[in-house]
Amino acid sequence: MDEQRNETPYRYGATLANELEERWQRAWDDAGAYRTLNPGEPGFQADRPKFYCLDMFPYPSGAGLHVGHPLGYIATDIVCRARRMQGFNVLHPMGWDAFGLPAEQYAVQTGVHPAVTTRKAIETYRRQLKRFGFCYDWSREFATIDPEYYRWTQWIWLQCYGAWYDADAQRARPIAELEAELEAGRRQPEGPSWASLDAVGRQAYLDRHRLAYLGEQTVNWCPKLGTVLANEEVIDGKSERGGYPVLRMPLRQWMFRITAYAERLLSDLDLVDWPDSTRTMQAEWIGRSEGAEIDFDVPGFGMLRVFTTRPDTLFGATYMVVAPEHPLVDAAIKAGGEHASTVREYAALSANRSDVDRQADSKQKSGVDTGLRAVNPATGEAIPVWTADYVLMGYGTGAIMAVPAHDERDFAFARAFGLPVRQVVQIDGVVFDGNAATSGHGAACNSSGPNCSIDGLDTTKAKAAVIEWLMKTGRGARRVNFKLRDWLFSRQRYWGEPFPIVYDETGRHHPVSERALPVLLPELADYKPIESDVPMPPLGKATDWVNTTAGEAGVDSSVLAPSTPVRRETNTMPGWAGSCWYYLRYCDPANKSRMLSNESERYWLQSQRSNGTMHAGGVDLYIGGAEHAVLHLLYARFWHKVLFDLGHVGTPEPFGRLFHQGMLTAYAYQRQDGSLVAVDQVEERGGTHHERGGGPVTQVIAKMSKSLRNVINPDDVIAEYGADTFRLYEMSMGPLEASKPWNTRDIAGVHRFLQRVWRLALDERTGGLLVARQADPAVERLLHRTVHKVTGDIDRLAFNTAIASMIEFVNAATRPQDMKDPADGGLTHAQLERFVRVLAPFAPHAAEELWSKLGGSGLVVHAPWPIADPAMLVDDEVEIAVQLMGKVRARIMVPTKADATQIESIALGHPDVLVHLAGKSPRKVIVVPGRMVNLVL
RNA sequence: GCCGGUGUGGCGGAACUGGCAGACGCGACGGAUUCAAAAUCCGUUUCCCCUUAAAGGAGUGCAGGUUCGAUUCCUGUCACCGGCACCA
Repeated sequence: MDEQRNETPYRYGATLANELEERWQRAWDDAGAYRTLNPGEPGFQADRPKFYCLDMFPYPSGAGLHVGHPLGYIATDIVCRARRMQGFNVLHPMGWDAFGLPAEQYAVQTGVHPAVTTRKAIETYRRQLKRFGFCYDWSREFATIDPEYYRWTQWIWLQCYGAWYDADAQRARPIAELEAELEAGRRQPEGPSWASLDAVGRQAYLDRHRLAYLGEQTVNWCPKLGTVLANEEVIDGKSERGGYPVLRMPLRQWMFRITAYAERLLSDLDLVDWPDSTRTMQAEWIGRSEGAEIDFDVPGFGMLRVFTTRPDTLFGATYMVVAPEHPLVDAAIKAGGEHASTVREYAALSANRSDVDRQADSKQKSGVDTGLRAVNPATGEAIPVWTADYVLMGYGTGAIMAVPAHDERDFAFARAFGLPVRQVVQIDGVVFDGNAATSGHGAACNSSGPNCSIDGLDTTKAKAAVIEWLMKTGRGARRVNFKLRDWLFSRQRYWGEPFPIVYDETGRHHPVSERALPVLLPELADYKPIESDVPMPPLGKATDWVNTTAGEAGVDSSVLAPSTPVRRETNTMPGWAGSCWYYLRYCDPANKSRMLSNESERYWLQSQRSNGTMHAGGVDLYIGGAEHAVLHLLYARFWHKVLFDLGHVGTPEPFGRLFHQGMLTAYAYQRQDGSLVAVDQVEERGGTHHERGGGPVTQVIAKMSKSLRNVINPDDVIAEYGADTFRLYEMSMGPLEASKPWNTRDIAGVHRFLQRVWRLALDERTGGLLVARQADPAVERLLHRTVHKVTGDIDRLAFNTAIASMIEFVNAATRPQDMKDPADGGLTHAQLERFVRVLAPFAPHAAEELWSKLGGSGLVVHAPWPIADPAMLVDDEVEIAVQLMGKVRARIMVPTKADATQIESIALGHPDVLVHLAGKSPRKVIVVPGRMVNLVL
């Protein structure tokens, strides 16, 4: 065996691959091969088109990279390499999302400071990523925990703090402009007049209108994590991370007015080239619904305002329901009466019930009568007002008019409590029998009253008629509602960006001046979250840091005198903050005076379409997991739009084209009873799988997990096959977007492909070039086809078929084993040079080695991309199928240019066709030139 | 429950606008090479029937439909995956 190996020291195997890969990685580093220049830098080529291609940056965990991470990174690497060879200026950066809960949890568990564990995890990730040979411009690398980065995260937050949303102009504007307009009387405040407000009242008014504002809200408090969580971080009443119970409690927290952007976040989804599924998910998350607000008179208690999407069913509203947190509930309790105590009990019970409990019995409705009566404006009837937790305080007005005949939830409630049901819509072909609600479009019925009549009108017209009547009588108006809630942005955790804000002794907040940024996260030995029923941020333990003066904290002296004692904000920003704008910083990562320069923003983010119109978003290709379809991608869009409104960026959207790579799964094995068996306990015998010392098991697909021992470490795979093989394997598994199972056995296939490429070009014994004397015409044609196919497949991100076509080519070009003189077969020098260049994006190290052996100029990385000759893509003759009644009965060779009649006559003359026709003549002949012929009898 | 996606050989998958189903890879089988093996190369490999071969039949989750022709379009249905889930 050793003897044999010595005979072929230049065979492409693990040792050779690892040696040459590491050698070329050093060479690329030394040459600065992937350094991207910015406009204005010496050597920048302004005439080239730009391509900004971004990976969702990883959150470095202690466990290191797993094989799922590189999937998307390999894909972007291939596209970037191809674009670079095609003459683009390519921006392809990488960095680290490093603040946030998991790092802190890990630190708490291990007792090592998160700054230490995070830096270490980053080192590991960087080392692992570099071993893949990715073409990142590492000079642009940063982590969200770098003070020079989070300085600008804080700066953006201050921009939001200093802005308000002008609903008339439909954009954010500096809050100073709102103040000036109120001051000048050009704008009237909601509520009391500006003149009647004192300084505190005016400040409070402005504070209420900021995009980043302090809001008292019912929040999701997770005692175990010691922090509040955003709604979307709570799943089934448990924390998304860790699965700990979450309580609801009122708390004053920093919020983002993302709801102001609901309409734009929804409609601008039309501008981006994103997967439909993701756009749909965002649209559903935003949850726009059109309807009306209607005021019901509750005698003695004022007006009760409800939101409904079905104002046409007003005549069918037989009772009202308000959320247990609704102010009317308090009013009813205060008013006393026979219902007061049961109402108080119910409200208290609901307040303590977690979302889990509420959802667990969502079919079993609960609620109590408040004893109040409301007047249905259409019928004039007095109807009862109930409170029930199936009505949510956070949506609409926290109150509904219940129409049990046409709403399943209302029907279930009415059923449970014996409330009346009245049909007011007749749906075509559906009989209303009083045993179930009928929802949908129909014609109004039983809907005539002294004030308003809509009987017979279809739902659309009936809605319009009711709204018109409501507006005329001042009882309501058209209204659009969104499910989207404002974004809770405070966390009671240590490992996050501090807010650049302080409180004076009266509790009023004041911003830290931009010049004083960043507000550094203080070193803290004890950063553990405080597990308690009341939120207590760990930063509160840094008493010297917290209690300071306005001057020390960096508050502008025009805002507060420098000696004023202040208390710093002890909450920190959530993990999402850093990832909301990192794609901007990559354009100009070293900028000391700006978040990024105007020139770099304009060059990298503003793209023109070929027709001259502006592209919606800056990043030309953004690849990452579908698990970020809503949160990260919605938050980043929101920040981007604020920055757009305030003139800091020039595109309405951050990510023009988005793509999700699929998930890598693994095989697992299942016993008869359905339980899973670890992979190393299973052996294959005669094509079936058996548990060691047990019965037969079936192969199933599962997530990779430690317990199943089917987790693959990419380092091991690279050690065994090299990075190029790893890259080819992950790209050949199937479509990038599909989730697919890892199968170590299959890696050999692409490894063998690289070995064949190697043997095609080099003598395995000497390492010398093997070059054909002359080009085989068929191989030359196939090479053009391969170049064409690979070029198109890279544009489509269809790397699996690109690789398949390269394999086909190499198989066709491979010399027969019995060929004595290698110059009789294989590829010519010029053919090898072209093939190596199309291979280069996929297997860059092997391609670079071959390129240098071929004596190509410079690095293959910078070589121009080969172009297929269109004339070589068509053959003189094509084989087409002849079908009789849809079944293939013969194959004929016809000239490519042959027209339908020529093909028909060739087909009808074919002996096999004549046999099947058996003397009959076809009734009809369909000819698709270049494809097939179908004869119909 | 609602929304979206996916179902193709033993396995991963291919098939661009309705036009030769199964490219390419794995595995399996056979052969060459070898003292032997590994590696490599060549060949076969959807299933069924018959088999020396030829020829035939069925076939893209299932049941229908449109069409000269359907993996592709339409209707219904089942399974799996993902998301949402009292949003009035």
